[in-house]
Amino acid sequence: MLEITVAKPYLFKENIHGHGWIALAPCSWHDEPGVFRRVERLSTGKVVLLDVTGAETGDSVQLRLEVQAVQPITNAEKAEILQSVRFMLRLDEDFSAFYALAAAHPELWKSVGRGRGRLLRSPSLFEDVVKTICTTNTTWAQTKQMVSRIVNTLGDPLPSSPNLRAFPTATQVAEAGEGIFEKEIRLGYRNAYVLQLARDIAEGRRDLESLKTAALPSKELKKALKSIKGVGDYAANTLLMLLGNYEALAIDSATREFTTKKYFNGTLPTDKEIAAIYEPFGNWKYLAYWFDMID
DNA sequence: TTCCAGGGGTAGA
DNA sequence: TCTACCCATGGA
Repeated sequence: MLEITVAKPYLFKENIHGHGWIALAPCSWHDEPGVFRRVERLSTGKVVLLDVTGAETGDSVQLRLEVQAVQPITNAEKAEILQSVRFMLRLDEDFSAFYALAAAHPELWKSVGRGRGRLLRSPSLFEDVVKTICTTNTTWAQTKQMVSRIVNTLGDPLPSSPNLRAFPTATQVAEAGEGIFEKEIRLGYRNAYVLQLARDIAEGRRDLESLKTAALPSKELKKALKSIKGVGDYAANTLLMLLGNYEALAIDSATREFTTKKYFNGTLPTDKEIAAIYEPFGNWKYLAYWFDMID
């Protein structure tokens, strides 16, 4: 059992469900008592089942991490798990400025200031790029199916329960090849994008994970993300959000539908007109829009 | 059948 | 920078 103390304001369940990522394998949520579950492949190759629960205390929330593994977990593996959980749940991001903004705009956001905004992400950027590509030009139902097939076809199984699998590494994806993608995984034309990214990483032509800690201006970061085939403006801005940069909106069909109804009296606006709505929110535009839509 | 979904690549202007 | 056109897949 590992523990993490999180200072309030922090809403565990609401943050886990902040956007759709919780519905994508190998993550899941289980009510009663409220468990964030994930199958994780550690860098040592060991596959573990991770159950995270959150308990209210006085002025903090206590996260409890239960790790199920066949073999004992080493101290280094415990440290890796703690680091991954902190990253997935964004426990080291400072939201105080966003909460101050929310307090000044109660007409837009009702519950943000109580500790929302820490949208779930994956431990690796590779996983989040693949998942983001699987959200483009398709329905959410198909996105879930595509990601599920990637995990169940290529991911390492949990030894104690082989039907549960981890997200595959770039090397595992690269070694799969076109045939498996066309016959089993079926991402359509996205097959080639995911395979090329995986091969570029596996063969050392692209260091994707370094972008998580690169001190790049957001313009440069976006350029680096858009150099991935299959990542355009929408996907790049989604990935910037996942990296903790909320300066830009990821405008998609859902954004257009929502803003058309709320701000443009039923007439479809241009992307520039949509961006102008959230321009006043500076570095928090993405979250400003997101919680305008869902809060 | 046809359209299109939490778009993006490419060619041509 | 902007615009057609094309793209695999599967549900409506």
